[in-house]
Amino acid sequence: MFKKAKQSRVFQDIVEQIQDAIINGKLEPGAKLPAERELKDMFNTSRGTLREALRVLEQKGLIEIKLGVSGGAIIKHMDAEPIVESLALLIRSGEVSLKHLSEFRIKIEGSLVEIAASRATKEDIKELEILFNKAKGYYEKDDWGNFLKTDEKMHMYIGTMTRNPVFQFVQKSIHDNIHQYYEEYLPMNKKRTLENLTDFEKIIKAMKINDSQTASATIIDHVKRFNDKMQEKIKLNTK
Amino acid sequence: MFKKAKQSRVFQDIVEQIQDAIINGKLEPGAKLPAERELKDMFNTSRGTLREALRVLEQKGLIEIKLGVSGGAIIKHMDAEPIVESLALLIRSGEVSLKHLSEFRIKIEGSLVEIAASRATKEDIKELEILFNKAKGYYEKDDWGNFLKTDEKMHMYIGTMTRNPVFQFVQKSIHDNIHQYYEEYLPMNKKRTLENLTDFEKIIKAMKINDSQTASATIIDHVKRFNDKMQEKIKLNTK
DNA sequence: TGTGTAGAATGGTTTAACCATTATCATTAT
DNA sequence: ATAATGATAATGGTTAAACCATTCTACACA
Repeated sequence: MFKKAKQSRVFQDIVEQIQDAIINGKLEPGAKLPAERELKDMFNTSRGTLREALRVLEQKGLIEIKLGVSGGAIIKHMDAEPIVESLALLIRSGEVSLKHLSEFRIKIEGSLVEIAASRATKEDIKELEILFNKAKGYYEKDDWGNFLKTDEKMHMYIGTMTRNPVFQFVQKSIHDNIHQYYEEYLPMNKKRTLENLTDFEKIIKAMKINDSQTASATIIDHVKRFNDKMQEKIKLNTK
Repeated sequence: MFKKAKQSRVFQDIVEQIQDAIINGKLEPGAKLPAERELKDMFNTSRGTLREALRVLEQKGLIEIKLGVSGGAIIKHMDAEPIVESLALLIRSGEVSLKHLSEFRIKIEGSLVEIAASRATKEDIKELEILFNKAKGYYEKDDWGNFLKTDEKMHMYIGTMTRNPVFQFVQKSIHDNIHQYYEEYLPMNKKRTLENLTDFEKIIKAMKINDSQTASATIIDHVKRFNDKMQEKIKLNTK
């Protein structure tokens, strides 16, 4: 019948007030909060309590704190970073394995490419081709590290093409967290790298004619091959 | 060439030490940290600084703090709550709209049901049928609120059936956040509610014979219909 | 004109005290 | 004996005042 009376903590009230001001646009990204010693008076509290509130806001990714004179709390642009970090925690704790993450990635990236292909503009294609040629260059120079980075950039750019921030956030969360496995488990392999390049060529070609089915099917193969490589390596390592 | 020298804050060091202990399993869920006045001595710091560290850990969803004697910081089970909250922030700030969320949900839930169907056990089917009959009961009693709750439970249970925590976390994040729109934008409609029930009947039947394609296609229709209803209502409201 | 240094503003930390909440245990009334 | 009542102590929550560390700014000086 009744809701449990929420127990009030002063710092929580401060967090909510500042958070609401940010959400309502009263505080825009880039704006600077007053100094701690001023804020403490505005909220009629102590500096310690105020600082606990700032810690929470910082952890939520809403503010960033700089040191020194003219330092202070600055309103940040909201992004996927807190989600990336939370997911990283779940992975590190063993609740989520590479297998889980890969299975999810295959599904999500298939959908994502399908949408991206259906919304691709000429500028998008041009951007993808620039990235593709960069990747090709790194492939020819056997620069595995930069090849991987560019490959990832293509994946992220396809996320942008969906024009849907949810897909972009999820794409970033997955890639940031799967990236840690790359160096350890993804050995350079010229033949397979070429296959990956060919995949992207196919995807771009499909996007040009809005063939979202082919684009989607190709990326799914692409991601599967990537993950299979890693899984193989993991099995070898644990044998 | 160099990484920016991270500036050290005492409370960050405390956060990392405790977080690592949790991740490594040295501190298991349910365990209680020593009292603040003891911890402060163990870390050789002040209570204020220690409390800032506890605020961060609390915000990360790693600990829960209870009041009074025999209170203190208790290690929590990790769950999707921090992700749910971060996504909620992105939605409330307007970075993510209902349309964005729905588009994502349709894709993810299609994949999720496909996997769930391929892994369904007899016990899973039984559990779904129990929920289905509950929903049917609420439908017949015109209990719209409980019907929605049960509908959501079915969606969440299908997430469990994937045996993949990533899908479960995402499913929870989406549903918790889309739920706030239900009351406002989902009017009771006997005919359409029946359609939804029929959908679940089809899905369960398909799962029984491991027909993941039909199950997936059906849930996609189901979710689309749900969202279309809401979108219609939103359009009417904003006219 | 450039360079270095002193000052001041700001966040980071410490200390010590008091307040508020709650489990526990002793006291008391029935 | 048992149940209500109240005192006690442990714990988190808050406050205050001081000092430290970092960094921007302005001024003096070469």
